[in-house]
Amino acid sequence: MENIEIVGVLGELADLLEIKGSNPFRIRAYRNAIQTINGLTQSLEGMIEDGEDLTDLPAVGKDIAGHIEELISTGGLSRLEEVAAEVPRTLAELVKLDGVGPKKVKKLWNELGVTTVDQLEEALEADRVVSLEGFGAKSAEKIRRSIEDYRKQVGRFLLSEAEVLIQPLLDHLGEIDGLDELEVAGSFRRRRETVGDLDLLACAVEGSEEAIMDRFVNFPSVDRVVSAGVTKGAVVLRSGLEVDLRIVPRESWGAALLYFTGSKEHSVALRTRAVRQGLRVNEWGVFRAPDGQDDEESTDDFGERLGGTEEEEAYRILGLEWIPPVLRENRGEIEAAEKGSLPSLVRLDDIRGDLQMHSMWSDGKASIEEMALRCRELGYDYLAMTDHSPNLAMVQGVTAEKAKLQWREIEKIQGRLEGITVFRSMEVDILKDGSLDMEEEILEGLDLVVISVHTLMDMAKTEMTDRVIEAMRHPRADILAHPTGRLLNRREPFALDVEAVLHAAAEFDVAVELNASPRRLDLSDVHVRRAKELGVKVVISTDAHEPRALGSMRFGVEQARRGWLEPGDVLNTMSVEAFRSWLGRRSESQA
DNA sequence: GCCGTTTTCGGCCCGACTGTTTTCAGTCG
Repeated sequence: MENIEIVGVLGELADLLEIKGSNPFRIRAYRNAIQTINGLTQSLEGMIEDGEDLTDLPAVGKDIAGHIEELISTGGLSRLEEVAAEVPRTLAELVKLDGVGPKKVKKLWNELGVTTVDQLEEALEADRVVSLEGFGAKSAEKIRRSIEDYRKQVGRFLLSEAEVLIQPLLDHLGEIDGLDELEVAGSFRRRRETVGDLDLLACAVEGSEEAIMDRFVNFPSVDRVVSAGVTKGAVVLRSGLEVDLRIVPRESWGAALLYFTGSKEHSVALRTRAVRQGLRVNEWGVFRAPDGQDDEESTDDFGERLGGTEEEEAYRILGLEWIPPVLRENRGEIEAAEKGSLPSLVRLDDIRGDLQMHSMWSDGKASIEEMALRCRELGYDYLAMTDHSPNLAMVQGVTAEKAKLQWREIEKIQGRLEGITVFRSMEVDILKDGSLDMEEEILEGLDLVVISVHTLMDMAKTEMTDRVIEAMRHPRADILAHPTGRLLNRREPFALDVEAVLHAAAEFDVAVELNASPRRLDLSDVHVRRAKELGVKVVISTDAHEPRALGSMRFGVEQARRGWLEPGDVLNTMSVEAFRSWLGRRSESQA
């Protein structure tokens, strides 16, 4: 059983316990364990097979370890069955509606017998919700809208989409006086592959808060205003993207940025750590907790203010190095910052070449030369032209005959282009049995062989894993491209034992791709981190089908940074000479 | 349910806003 499935079951259990009204700390304990599992780079099933003690994991104790073992050995969880006998499982879905939490779900269920979103909608239409104690006309209307959004928005927004949607609002706000700083915090700043809503943080000259909030809610693309207080407001844009705005004073800028960048798990861990040091961290600053606050009115008094004007200062007071936002997931970065051992993350300008792209020889929109010129403009030293092999009929791939013609063209272009090396390559399909869709003679003649799955994506996991590993075993295979085949918000990754594939990559000295297309970002952050742990080289490639798409490299680099990669972990940070010698690695080791 | 420089019990992050209240519960991040 996959970690993600275990997380799903534990999450459902936590939701149901919450509706049931269990001890909130017990519920938090489940959520903490889920957070730990989400950050794991290995499978729990594998850890149990290796005889590891799951209670060594943070936030996993005897009970939850027992739940995990039961899930893996039986596929079910008796504790969930018990709770589900008391609380209908469909209620877990209702708490996902905006503005509806466990307490309201409980009330809707107890008083109206509502257990599903459909039933809630019926109850709303029959005006049975408005008359409930604690509900009113406004909350009924809000729930109605939430149901609409829930039905409309299947997935979250891609990071690249969110960038495009937020920029006009940033420009709109940027024109106002009294605005000192403006930054998008939250998962956007952490560069997560998708974002739910956007958290805008503004620093205002005192007295100008109202004007800023006013301009915010009057942005032309605002579809509706969710809330608008003095320092906090929220709107939904016509695109369906929700944007929250917080306005903070100058002296709180760093603390607020830290707090609203999150992740929630990172913030909680920081605060917990602060409490142990007798400190208190909130969005206003870092404070020395006042003594003897066991009685009444210490609530308004945070204690002596130590700082928080800048993020660096807040971290420093806590005894930590500044932690880049991409690492703030509570996956070991706080411990690393304490020891001064944060990774020196790879940067966009470390990238020396792009190793997957397409031209008009298959399904690309531009010529080889146009692609090469753009790569040179981007400052690269080399590129690999990786048109498709013929198995993908719809793209009119490159046959053995066409390959030789293409090599001749590359030679010609290379003759008149200085400052960039074009490697002969191909994105070769992995066929059903794990063989490669190209004649050996051609594979021998290529500088670089990229392999990937494009067909039969619904194979069972063991067959798919065997298929991919068989292909990696081929002595000409260099890079496994978009290993899980996922398309964000559109297609789930196909069933694949990524751990086994990464071990095979280490064994056969095959690199794995982090596809930089913002729709793919495949492998994911957690998987590339695992690759690094196993000593597997990662390649960040754009898979561009036109010159402009070569600019997506930055999304891949950001994802790599989220996976803790340093320049040395990334194959295409190598100089062209070093990369050539990597390409010859197998013949060298045989010699 | 988890955890421990407060160590096997008694804590566990915390402030803003809304709506329905008449002093505050619920939700969110």
